[in-house]
Amino acid sequence: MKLEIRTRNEHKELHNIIIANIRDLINNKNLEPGDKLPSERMLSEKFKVSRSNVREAIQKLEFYGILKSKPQSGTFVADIGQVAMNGMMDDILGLEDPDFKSLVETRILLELKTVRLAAKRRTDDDLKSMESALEAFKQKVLNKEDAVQEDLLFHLAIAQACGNSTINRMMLIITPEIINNFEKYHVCDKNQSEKRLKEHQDIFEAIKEQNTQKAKQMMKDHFVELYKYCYNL
Amino acid sequence: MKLEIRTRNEHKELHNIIIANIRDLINNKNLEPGDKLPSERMLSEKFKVSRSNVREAIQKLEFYGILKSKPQSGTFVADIGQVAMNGMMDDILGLEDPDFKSLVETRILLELKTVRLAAKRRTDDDLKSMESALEAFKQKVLNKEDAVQEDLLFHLAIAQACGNSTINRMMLIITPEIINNFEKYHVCDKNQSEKRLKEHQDIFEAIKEQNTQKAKQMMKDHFVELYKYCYNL
DNA sequence: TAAACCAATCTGGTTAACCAATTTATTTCA
DNA sequence: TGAAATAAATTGGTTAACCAGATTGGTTTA
Repeated sequence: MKLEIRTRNEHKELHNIIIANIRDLINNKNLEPGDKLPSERMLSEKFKVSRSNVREAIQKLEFYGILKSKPQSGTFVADIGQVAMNGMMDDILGLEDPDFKSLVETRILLELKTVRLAAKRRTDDDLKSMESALEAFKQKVLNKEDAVQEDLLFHLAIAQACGNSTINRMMLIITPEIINNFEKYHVCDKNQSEKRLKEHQDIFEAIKEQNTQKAKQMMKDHFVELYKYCYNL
Repeated sequence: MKLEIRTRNEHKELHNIIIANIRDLINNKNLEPGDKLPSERMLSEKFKVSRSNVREAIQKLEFYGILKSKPQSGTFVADIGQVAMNGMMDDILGLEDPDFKSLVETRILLELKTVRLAAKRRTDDDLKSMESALEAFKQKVLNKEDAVQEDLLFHLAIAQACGNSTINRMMLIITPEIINNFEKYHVCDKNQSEKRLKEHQDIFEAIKEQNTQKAKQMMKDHFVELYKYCYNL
C-alpha cells in the first residue's frame, strides 16, 4: 500500500519534471505561440525519459490548453502567449491535492449559481431527469439505505439543467473528490437523511416554479451543515 | 486543416466509445466500488481497440476520479458508488466543447469569489506576486503593446492569492479557453487598455487594504464590458 | 520564372514485445 | 493438516519498432 502511493507520487513527480523541462525549453528557444515543439522523440532523448512519459506530459498540458498535438505534424504551443504560458506552467507545477475545505467552499459557490440558473433556464426534459434523480434518492431514504450517490446525482442533475456547460464540467470534476472526502470524514449523517429529502424536494419545487430567489434560499438552507464542516474543520 | 479536425473528433469519439463500453461492462458485471476492472489487455481485445486507446480512456476516467490504476495490480472502480458513477459517465459522454458564453459566465462567477477571498486571505507574498504581475501589465499598456497575457496573469495571481486550491485549479482550466475565444472574437479593445490598467490598480489596492466589499465592486466594474459580451452574443 | 510534381524525410499515433512488481497457485516441510 | 516457501501467471508500465499521413526540398515542366 505504501509502495503504491510512493510510485504514484514518483510518477506525478516525473510528469512535473518533464513539464518543467518543456517550459524551460520553450523559454530558452524563445518559442512563440503557434510555434512547433521539437518532436516527441527528440524531447524524450533530450530529457532522458521514455517517449510515453513525454506523451503523457504533453497530454496533460493539452488538457490545460497549453499545447496542441496535430497528428503527423507536430505539437504546437497554443495561442496564449509566452508570459501567460509561463505563469500557468508554474501554477500547474505547484498544484497540490485539493483540501476538503477548498472543495466544499467551491461546491457551495458553484451550486448556489447552478440552482439559480437552473430555475431560470430549466427545460421540461431537465425537470424530468431531476425528478427521476429525486425519486431514486427518495426510495433509498425511505428504505433507510445509504443514499450519498443519489444525493449527489440529484445535484448533478441540477448542474446539467443550469445551461452552462463549463459549470457543469466543474461540478463533474469536484463531485468524486467530494464523495471521497465525505466517506473519509464520515460527513453524511443518516439520521438527517429525511430532512435532506425534504430539502431536495423544496429545491426541486422552486426550480419547477422557476422561482430563482426561493431556489437559492432552499439550497443555502440545504448547505447549512456543510458550512459548518467548511469553517470548523 | 479540415482533415486534422476530423481526426481529432474521431479520436475523441473513440475515447467516448471505449468509456461507454467500460460503463456498460461495469453495469453488466455488476462491479461494485473498489472492484477490479478486467486487465487492459482483455479490455482492448474485448472492445477491438488498441491497448493504448484503452489506457488513454482509463487515464481520462482517472482524471474524473472514476477509476484508479495501481501498478502491477489492476484498475479499480473508485469508491463513489455505482449509481453516481453511471450518472457521471453519462455526463462525461455528453460533454460538448464549452461555448464562449458559458466560459465568460463561469469566469465572472469564479472571479467575483476569488477577489473577495483574496482580499480576506492574501499574504504579503501574494501581494508581491500580484504587484509584479500588475507591473508587467502596466509596462505593456504604457508601451501600447498587446497585453492580453499580462491581463489574465494578473487575474491568475489573484486566484492564487484566494487560498482555495480548487477554485485556483478551475481558473487555470478556463483561462486558456478564455484567451482563445478572446482572440477569436477580438474581444480585447486596445483603446480601453488604460482604463483596464486603472481598474486593475483599483482591484489591487482593495485587496491590499483587505477591503472585501470594495474589491468585489471593483471587479464587477472591471467586468462591465464582459457582461455585455456574455449576454449580447 | 513559377507552378506542379514527386520522393525522401519527419511527424504523432499504433502496435506488440518486454519488464518488474504483484498476486495467485502449487509445492514443501514441520 | 497447516503454515511457509516457491514457482507460475497476471498486472500496469515501458520500450522500440512500425504505420500512414503531412511536410519539405529539389526537380521537372509549361
